Amino acid sequence: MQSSVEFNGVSDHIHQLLAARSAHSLPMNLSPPPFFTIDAQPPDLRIGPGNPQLQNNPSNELGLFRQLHQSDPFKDNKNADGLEEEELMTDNRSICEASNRWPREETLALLKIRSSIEAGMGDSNVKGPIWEHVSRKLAELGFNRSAKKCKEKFENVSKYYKKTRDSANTRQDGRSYRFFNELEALYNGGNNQFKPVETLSQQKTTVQKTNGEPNVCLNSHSSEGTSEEETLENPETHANPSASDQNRKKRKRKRSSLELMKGFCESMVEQLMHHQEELQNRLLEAVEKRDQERIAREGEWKMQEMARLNRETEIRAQEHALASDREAAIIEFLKKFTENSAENQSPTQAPDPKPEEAPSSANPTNSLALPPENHSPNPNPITEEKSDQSGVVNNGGFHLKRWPRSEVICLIRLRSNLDQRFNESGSKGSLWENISKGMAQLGYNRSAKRCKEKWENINKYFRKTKDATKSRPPDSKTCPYFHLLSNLYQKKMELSPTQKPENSSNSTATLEIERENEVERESESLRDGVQTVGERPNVLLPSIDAGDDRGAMIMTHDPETSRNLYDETVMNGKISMERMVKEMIEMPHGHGHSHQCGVPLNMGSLHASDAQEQLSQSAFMALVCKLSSSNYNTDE
DNA sequence: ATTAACCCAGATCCGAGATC
DNA sequence: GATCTCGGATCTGGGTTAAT
Repeated sequence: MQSSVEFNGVSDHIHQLLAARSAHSLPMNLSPPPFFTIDAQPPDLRIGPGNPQLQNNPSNELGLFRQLHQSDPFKDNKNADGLEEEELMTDNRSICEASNRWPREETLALLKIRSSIEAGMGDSNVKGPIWEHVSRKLAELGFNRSAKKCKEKFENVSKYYKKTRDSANTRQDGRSYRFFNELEALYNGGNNQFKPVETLSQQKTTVQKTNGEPNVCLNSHSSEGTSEEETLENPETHANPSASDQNRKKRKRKRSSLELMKGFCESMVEQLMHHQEELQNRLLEAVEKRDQERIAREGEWKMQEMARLNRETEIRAQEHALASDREAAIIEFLKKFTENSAENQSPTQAPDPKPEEAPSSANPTNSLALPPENHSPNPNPITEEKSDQSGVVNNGGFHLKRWPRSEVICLIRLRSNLDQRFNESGSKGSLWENISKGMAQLGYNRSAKRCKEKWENINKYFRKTKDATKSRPPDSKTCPYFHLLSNLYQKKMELSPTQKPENSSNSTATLEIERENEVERESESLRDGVQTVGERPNVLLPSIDAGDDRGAMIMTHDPETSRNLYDETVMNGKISMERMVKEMIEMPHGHGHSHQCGVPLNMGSLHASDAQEQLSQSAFMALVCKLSSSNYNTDE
């Protein structure tokens, strides 16, 4: 009792410190002072596989707490605990990153961050930015995980939590799952707020276990003091008057030793307090310093972003001007060209312009006058997406949610070409990255994830419509990619080992015929696509070379796709404008190229002398098709 | 046992175009 | 202009598989 009075002020102070730790208000670093050399093992504060305490003691959240309150734990631990811990943690992090596995503290940090924004998530339909936020928060804690990974991890952990929770008949009751408490707090918490895993008392216990030498010491001394007092006040000590002197001396010695002990403990507590205050001050300084650094970094980053955006704007403007010049030149040339052709024409040979073609033949400039965005100098066909109001800025350019038809077809072809590799075991991420790159080369800026999602969605819809509309009309628009996907699945069926016995009976000729039919079906599919657009019945509809990967650049008179062709061929520099015009003039008259290149039927006999009325937009685009195709052949 | 990655189905929201 | 329909995007939950 007396000791508690004597040490009352001190213990209160210590308890305040401990309470502060328990409440996570400050990351107190209670590394034991050197004079506390009690039998109890000092806690191993290392974080990582080398720390059995951390691994085996589920309540040891010290590492997490430190990380949660330090924007750069790996940096600060250097100050707090020295280089060794920093190296260990860095090693651990690198190991975890290399193996993609989430260490415990990282998972806990994820759960905490996720739960801290749980309240805000309920109002939001779009969860993507939230996971971006979580990813950023984790990055602030030193964990580099993408938003997708965070989301996936959270889903997996939640899944496993629910599984273990609901499985009552398992050997374990689910509570042994190491994130059970956190997830239970997350799911059952009244205010959706992540509760600290431990109760206050548990935390105190934990802290005492972890840094508990002061308390152990005090308690030890306290009990010791109490026993001393009990001894002093023990009436039995007065029972023997003969030993009174001895007892008096003993009491005196004990009192003096008690005084010494008291002074010793007070000095120890003073040292402890001083040490803690020093550590706390250092920590506060470090936090302030880090905040300032962070603000400075953010400012710098903002400046860099602004500069980058400005640069991109300038580059775009330059490209725009350049392409405008180019277009003006070619339009001028075509004007001259058509004027010359008209002069060479006999008036009796001039066909009556069809009403619908009159505008284009009368004014070839107009015929080429695609909408401004179609003539955008941006070599990236994404420019066509600018027309979409829902576009969002992506990588400095406009990117929209909706996939243009041509883009989807490119995706299908790219994906189909890699189908065999997709059938192999192993990660498909790199394949989607390749597809994304391939799309990028074709001018479509889509991430691997987007490609994958799109692929999944079109397949989903394909299957849905396939099953739902067995008697599907040939011109149905319900699944615009029906034929392409149908062919792909048919190929799969043919290549499938289970199907091979059936197919093995097929002769080579039969297979060839099927292959031809396949190509024909693909042509039909494209034709369907064009016909649904519904223009120009006089145009030979395009075919695609099924064996050519670059057939992703579909040759069609679908205005949208034609624009892509235009952008692909001219703007991407696949052919020069000069060459295109040259080829246009020297274009053969026969039909040989017509089918291959999608030249209009009535352009099959195109000649400089009678090209005027035929020089419509479709003809122009067909020429681009032809030129791009021949350019490919040249490249090959 | 645990986890990351993959896959799928269903629900929902939103935008665009068609229809009234 | 209001309403309806359709297609696309997104989210969510659950299952599976292979690796650890």
